[in-house]
Amino acid sequence: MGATMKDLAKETGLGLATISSYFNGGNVREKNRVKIEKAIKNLHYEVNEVARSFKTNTTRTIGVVIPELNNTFCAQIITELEDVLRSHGYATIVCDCRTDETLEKEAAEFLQRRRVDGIISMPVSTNSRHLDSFSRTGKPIVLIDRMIQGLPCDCVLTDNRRAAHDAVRLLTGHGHKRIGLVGGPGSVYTALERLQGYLDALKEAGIRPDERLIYNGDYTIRGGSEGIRRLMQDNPDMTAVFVTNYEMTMGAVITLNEEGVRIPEQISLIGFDNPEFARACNPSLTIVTQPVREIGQEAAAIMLERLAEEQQTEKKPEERSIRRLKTALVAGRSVADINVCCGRNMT
Amino acid sequence: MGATMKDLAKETGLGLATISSYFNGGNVREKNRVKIEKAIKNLHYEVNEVARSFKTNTTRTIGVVIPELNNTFCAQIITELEDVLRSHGYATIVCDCRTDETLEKEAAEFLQRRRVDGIISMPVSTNSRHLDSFSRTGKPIVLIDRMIQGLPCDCVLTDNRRAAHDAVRLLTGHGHKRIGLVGGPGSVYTALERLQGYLDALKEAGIRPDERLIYNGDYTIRGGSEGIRRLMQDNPDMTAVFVTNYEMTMGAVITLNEEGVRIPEQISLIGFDNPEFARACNPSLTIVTQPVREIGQEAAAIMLERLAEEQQTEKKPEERSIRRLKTALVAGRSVADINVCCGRNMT
DNA sequence: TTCCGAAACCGAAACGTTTCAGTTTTGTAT
DNA sequence: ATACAAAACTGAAACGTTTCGGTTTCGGAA
Repeated sequence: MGATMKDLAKETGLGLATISSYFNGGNVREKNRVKIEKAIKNLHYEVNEVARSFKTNTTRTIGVVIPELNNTFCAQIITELEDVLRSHGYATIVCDCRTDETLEKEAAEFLQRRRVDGIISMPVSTNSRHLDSFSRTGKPIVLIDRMIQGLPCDCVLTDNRRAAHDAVRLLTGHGHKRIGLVGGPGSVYTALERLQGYLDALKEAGIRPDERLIYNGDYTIRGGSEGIRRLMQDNPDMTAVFVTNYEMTMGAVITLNEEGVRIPEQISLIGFDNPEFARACNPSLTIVTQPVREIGQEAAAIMLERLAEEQQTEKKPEERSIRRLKTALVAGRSVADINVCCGRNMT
Repeated sequence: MGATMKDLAKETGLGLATISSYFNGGNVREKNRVKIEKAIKNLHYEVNEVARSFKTNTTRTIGVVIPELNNTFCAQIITELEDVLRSHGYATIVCDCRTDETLEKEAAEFLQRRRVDGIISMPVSTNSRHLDSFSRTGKPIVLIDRMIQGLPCDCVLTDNRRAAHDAVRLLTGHGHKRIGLVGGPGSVYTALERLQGYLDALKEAGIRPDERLIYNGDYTIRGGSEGIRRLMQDNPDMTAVFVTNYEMTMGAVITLNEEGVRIPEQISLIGFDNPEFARACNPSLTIVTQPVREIGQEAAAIMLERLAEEQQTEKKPEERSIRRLKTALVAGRSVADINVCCGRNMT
């Protein structure tokens, strides 16, 4: 069916190399250029990118491995990534590994077999096993959101520790002492950072941390629901809570709603990530927001830069870069002063 | 660098064809099988999928074109698609066309050049221009959520008309007469269907439709905000409103919140799509939900089936199938009886 | 007109698989 | 032991592009 460059050559009477040169920005005499273009039209020729990839050993394809496409944070980042990459001619193969380390490793191998030119990964776990093999190919890897010890590659992170610190400081500043944390899985880099920021703020306020006030969730809606329920049950004296991602924030709000707990009169709450959701809540939520767009754009930009470097002869690979982006604390109406807070009467 | 099958052949003393046969499930004697496997280990051999694609003229890759990855409805569907497809060895290239017809066409061409084996599209507009060229290749196309007149291919849809009808009937059933509609763009298939369902319900209740009660939004948060604001301004007597996708529902809730309009005392509301969001709202929302997971799984299944068909010699291609999935109406607390509704005092 | 360097052109080889048509080996029945 | 069909194996050709040297053509200077 489809015409090939050979057909173009025959049709135009030109050599194969000339046709190729035409498609790769080489110099072609004007009259030949029009001849070629006419032939393309006639034969409905279309470049075969597969053959090209095969020959050049580059696929102009980037693999992206993420824990959950359903997670808006991830989805938004991918939106940006894909946008930037495609506008530079790169395709994006997305692999959702469902927060599963085994699937994550399989995804990386899958991408490697398909010879992607680079991998952008939001890693599920703290070790680098799933990327070791790919990293040996020398092709670039960019990590987003979470760092991995011992894997020397570029990272785009947000300053989670400071973000959590700022958030919890707002609570202590309002006089809260019994502050709950709905945190993430202990195995996740960002979760540890956010926990650390929480502890920083408590320390700063001279409050001794209490294990019973810390719940390790799983970054899902259900996890958030369960987390806040447990915290309230175990701590009748808790007056504020900090929830550390969007899905769990939503879960917490659902539970509070359904249990009829009033925000912020009975409990102050600071959430995470989704400013529109925060505004849609009643009362609106005070939240930490991350610069999602920038994360995606930055990661894509770094990836493209690395790929360009490789092209250049003997350009020494730059030092690995670690970009750490700033978060913001967006004020809503979900935080009240301690002496406005009238507490709860739970079972 | 990377070893090839030729290297394996040399290392094992076997023929190239035997190695190939090994990788393609052909019969190989046990002792040779172990020899090959040892060689794979030694040489760190890895199948070159690009070369394979080149030779076989199939990429085991599916292109997915959607209007907005940021739209949770889309993101959820893609999650399912990708899951099913990858578990069958297919890669998924996602193209977010930002609800732009030009970008949509470019995306389709991009995918065609890359020789994807099929395209799954949630089309932005009602004509088939962007898919005509691909469809000429004879490779399968599956449309999701929106149909296109004159493009004979499989579709997976939801019964939007009935869904809207049911929702609005709930409102008329509660005695509402002045019911607003925050609808989608006039160019979008689902939007028209939902509008039709709205009109059906009004007719059924003997209510004459009023242009001023119909707002054509753009399926974004901002559009929903603007829509409800306009409707309230233009219709002081409006007592209920039906919002026809998740993003606009969120936008509407934000505006109602920020304007201090109470749901359902001042206005009854029925939203769309995201049951978790509906529960997180205060009061919880009554909404129409679509079977997102099924849509994705169904679309992927149909695609895989078509691809399998092609393999088989002379298997007559089945009739195009149009699957229409059922929606559900999930009750919340955002709809009140007309005589509970005390109306608004707007400027 | 002649000459020259530069620009444009050219064919052939190569990339790593699959597949074809043919050859050898195997196991079994005689 | 022999014959035979089936199973297992084989090398070579082919897929559509890029790239390497080498050849032709061009346009301007002398």
